[in-house]
Amino acid sequence: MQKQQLLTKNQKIIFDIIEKSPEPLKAYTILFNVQKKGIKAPLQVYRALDKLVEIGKIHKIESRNAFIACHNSSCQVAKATAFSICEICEKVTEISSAGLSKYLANFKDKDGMKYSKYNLEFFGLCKKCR
Amino acid sequence: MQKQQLLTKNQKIIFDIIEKSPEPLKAYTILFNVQKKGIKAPLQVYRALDKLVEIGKIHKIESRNAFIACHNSSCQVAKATAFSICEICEKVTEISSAGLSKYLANFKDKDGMKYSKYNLEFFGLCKKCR
DNA sequence: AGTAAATTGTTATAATATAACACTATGTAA
DNA sequence: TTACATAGTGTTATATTATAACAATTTACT
Ligand SMILES: [Zn+2]
Ligand SMILES: [Zn+2]
Ligand SMILES: [Zn+2]
Ligand SMILES: [Zn+2]
Repeated sequence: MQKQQLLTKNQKIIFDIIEKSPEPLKAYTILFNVQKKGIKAPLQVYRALDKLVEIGKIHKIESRNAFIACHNSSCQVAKATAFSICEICEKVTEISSAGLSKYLANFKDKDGMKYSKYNLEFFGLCKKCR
Repeated sequence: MQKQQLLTKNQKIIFDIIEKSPEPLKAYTILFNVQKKGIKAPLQVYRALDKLVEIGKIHKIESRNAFIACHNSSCQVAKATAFSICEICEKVTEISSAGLSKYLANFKDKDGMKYSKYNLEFFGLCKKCR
């Protein structure tokens, strides 16, 4: 499984902080929190983020410019992602639904074209916020 | 139909340029192109964009930070959007599929929660780029 | 050891987006 | 008509997000 590939020092530092966070983290929040570990510049963060996204260990929540660790072993290396986002408390949850992924993976547009890669973000209110 | 609501001067200027564009436009590209019409500051553009998104005349392509006019009369005021994006030529097309919207509008997560609002972006290669 | 590929460190800068405040236009209702 | 509320505008400054460019270092593989 590709996700167990070794991470470099910076990648590990960045990944750890994202994985421990209960909420999506923004790049500069991460930067602020890892400066004591010797990571000083935005680029060091962004490069690690890019790589972590590429190998599917984290995902970018596009509508929030924030990053969340993948907790879904069936994620096909960041190629097919779905999230629910609470518009009040900003809680983000990765959706892992076989039905949904199957439906989207098989979806064909008007020209009969299929897309293997997608990102879906649902918005609403979480249980607590209703 | 909400979409026919009157636009203000700035909103009209911004909308016109987006509607005429064959490709999604970025905020500062828009700014550059409307400076001859008296719009001088980013905020004037962003405020118009916000409003136009809110009333569903345009959509934001989150993964590209760009804006496209809505050509889909069934769009429920920007609440449920789907796009296909070519990763080579960056062509973006709004998907209007009754089946897809129905599936997503009725989708329930593990907690039985339904979401009335979503944004879906498919990635792949368009016909020309394959 | 030799070499290519990936990663790092660093400085500077580009691109995207919002805060704050004073002012103006528009619609609605007394 | 005047008063009021709401939405939109113009402006300056600033915040936030992300990348360019280049030299140095590490890593994996022959
Ligand atoms: Zn995942
Ligand atoms: Zn919530
Ligand atoms: Zn639309
Ligand atoms: Zn293409």
